[in-house]
Amino acid sequence: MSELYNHKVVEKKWQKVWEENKAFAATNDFTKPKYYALVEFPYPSGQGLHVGHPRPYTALDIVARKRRMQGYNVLYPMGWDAFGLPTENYAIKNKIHPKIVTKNNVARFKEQLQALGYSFDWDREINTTDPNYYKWTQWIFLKLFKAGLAYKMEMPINWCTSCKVGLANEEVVNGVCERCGSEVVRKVKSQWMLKITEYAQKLIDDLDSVDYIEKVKVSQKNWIGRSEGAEVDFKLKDKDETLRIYTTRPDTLFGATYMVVSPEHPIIDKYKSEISNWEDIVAYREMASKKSDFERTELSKDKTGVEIKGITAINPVNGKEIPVWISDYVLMTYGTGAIMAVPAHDDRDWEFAKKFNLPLIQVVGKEGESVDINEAAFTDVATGVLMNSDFLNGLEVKEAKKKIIEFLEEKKIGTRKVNFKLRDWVFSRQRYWGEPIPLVKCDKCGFVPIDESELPLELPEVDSYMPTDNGESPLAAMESWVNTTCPCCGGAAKRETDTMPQWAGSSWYFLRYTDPTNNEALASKEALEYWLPVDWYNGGMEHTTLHLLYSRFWHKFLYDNGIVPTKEPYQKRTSHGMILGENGEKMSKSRGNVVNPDDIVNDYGADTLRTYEMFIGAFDLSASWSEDGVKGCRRFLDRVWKLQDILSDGDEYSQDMVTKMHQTIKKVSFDFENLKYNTAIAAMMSLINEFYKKNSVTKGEFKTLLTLLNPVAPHITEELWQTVGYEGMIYQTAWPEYDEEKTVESTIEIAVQINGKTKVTVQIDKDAEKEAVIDMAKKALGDKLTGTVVKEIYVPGRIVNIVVKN
RNA sequence: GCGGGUGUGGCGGAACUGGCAGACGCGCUAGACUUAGGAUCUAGUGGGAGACCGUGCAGGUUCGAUUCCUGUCACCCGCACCA
Repeated sequence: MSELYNHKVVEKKWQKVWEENKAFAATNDFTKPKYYALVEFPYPSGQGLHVGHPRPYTALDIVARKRRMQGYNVLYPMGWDAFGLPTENYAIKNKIHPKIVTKNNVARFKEQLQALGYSFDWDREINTTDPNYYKWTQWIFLKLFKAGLAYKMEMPINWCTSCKVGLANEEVVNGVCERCGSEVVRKVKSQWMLKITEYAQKLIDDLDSVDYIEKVKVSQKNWIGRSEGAEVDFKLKDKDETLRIYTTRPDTLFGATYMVVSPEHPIIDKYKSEISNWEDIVAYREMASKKSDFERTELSKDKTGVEIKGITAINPVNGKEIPVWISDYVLMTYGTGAIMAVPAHDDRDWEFAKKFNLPLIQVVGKEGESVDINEAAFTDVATGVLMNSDFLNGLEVKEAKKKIIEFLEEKKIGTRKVNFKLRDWVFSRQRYWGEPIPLVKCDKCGFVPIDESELPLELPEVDSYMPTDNGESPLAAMESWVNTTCPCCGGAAKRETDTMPQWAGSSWYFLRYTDPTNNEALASKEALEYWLPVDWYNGGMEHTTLHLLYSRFWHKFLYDNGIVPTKEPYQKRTSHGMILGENGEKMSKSRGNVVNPDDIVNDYGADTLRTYEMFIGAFDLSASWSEDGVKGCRRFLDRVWKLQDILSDGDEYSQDMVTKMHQTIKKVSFDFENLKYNTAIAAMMSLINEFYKKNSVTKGEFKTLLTLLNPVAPHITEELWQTVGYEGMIYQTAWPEYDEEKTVESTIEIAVQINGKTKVTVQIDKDAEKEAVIDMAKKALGDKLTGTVVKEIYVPGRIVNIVVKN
């Protein structure tokens, strides 16, 4: 009898061997075929690893290990996205330097990850807070700055009242701070911005060239929010001024009955003296500006607004005079901050018009049907046909759009225009624990980049990391650091004291892994040429419109500047589902349903945890934790372990197992590539059930099983490999091959149906002819077959269906 | 409101380009071995006594539908006055 499976001994033993042998280090042999597998590097929080982390890590570890067995030079790296608010807040509270906090958290995370037996190449470990790393983050920023893609601007930002920091739109969730849940208000601040909008079109177009799961592509496209329409100039009555609007429905121009400008629109101040109800306007603007974005959207779907008395616009196509209103349903940040309102064909305008009793003019109808625009706006572009619109009458919407734009362009009163919802990226934070922005402000020269040779511009030691109430970064209080000389004119100047957001370091980290210690460049040309693009990148859906989009933007910028060789950073992107608590709710301390991975590793072993997390369900869907499920996976590994007791000689597969073996290899190989880890494991479970049914497994069969299972459960398989005495180490073994022909049994069982309902089954030869099969089927049916046979269907290898009529 | 997703036994979940629904695991039942078993092993396990009925619901296409089509309901996740 074999000894009992002791996961603690086995796992420690092999982790040590792998580490000593640098078993999973990617080589610099650039002639070998490469494979770059990537998982999102974690933020090393004080809580340590969560059971959610191992799910994607194990999935790609399986892929990485399999690829190595298939002969690839594999890069599967890990690092730390370590700048960020929780660390800083913890540092403030406990009066420990964030550097120390980070160091401790990283040590803990690393230990936990190593205990799980991942085949990460730890020689390439990176840390975004390491000056040797953020030197290059700053370097990229300077490139962006020099290219005119970084600019500073006074703008209303999302201000978290608790973190005392500006947030990107992406970081505001339901009107509250994504991190701390506190209220977010609008505050005007001068902020560094990155012109991601410059890349909006490319970010959409190039999605066609990559293999991302569909929902990621769709969300990115929606987030970027491209729309096609026209800008049209409306002349203001008795003034030498036009008001420009943006519309996606220029075909409805004849139906415009009023206009609306956003409360911040400059036209209002410009004609202040001519506005007779100025006080009402001011009051309205004040009310609107006090609302946070949250209130402006969620809480006040009810339209509000005030007519601007004293300004009248003229519809350029029919000369009609129409009033101009001010309302916060029009946003200054999109389009031109002004719209033409066509209440008959736009839901929002309709609602507004109803509330303020503004006229409706129907200009689109339906062929042969009447449409009541007093009931609701008619917005169907697919079936709409123009009416009451002069030269557009009778045209379908699509045609009418084309024609009106031609008309507007010819008359020089409008033009075709594409707009995006995407806004520029608010890039500065008034915080300590981030990369310093390497710029100097000189009264004479403006913002001047520091010389590249000065990089990295390191974070200075400060007395307090506390954010300040006036919104300045803690760095601003460091006079000795702030005061410097201008790199341009040599005069007295001050450093920029804002730091970069957490997304900076993660926007290019995958490049650094290819050459993590390079001091001359962010990575060598050769390394980038060889390793890029990342072949498979897995990460959370929550990063689709943040990290994933930001890093694609940076990468495209670097590509345009000849620094990286590929247009896109990631060839393939997949996403994992969340792991929920036993009760089906999100794991959280307050719900008391948190599972600590350390406990699972301790009680059942890393291999069990890995197997379980892969077996838990479809990889891309969320799944609830189940301790019983964990036990089941442990039982499976125990049964694999005990196969050594029924091991028989023979390097071949035994006669009756050939088909099953080949089927299993095929299934596992396929499933590992297609995120179907759960069914791959099920197939292996089913295989060992066969062994136990026969009470025997040959050495050849066992060897194949161990190899297939190795990527999932690397420790136990390595141990068994050694115990049985197979050659070398299992991780260096070749991935098993299968023979397609041998995956099919010579005799197969097929179902026999009458009118589509299964009655009996028969055994047939896999190559049997239709007539023979039908004959057998009829015989097997016996007296169950009554009535007249109308049709006989045989789907080879599948089914016989006899259609009868009674 | 818009976009995406999911509905299958007691539970987690399987099912190739339409072809024996419920693989695999959990749980449960019975038995074996045991001083004992919350260990292990063996057998059984969608419902119904049955012909039959069963994949959210209602239709449709088909010899045949979890799979395709039309409509509808529920839940989950994004986005949200983007003109």
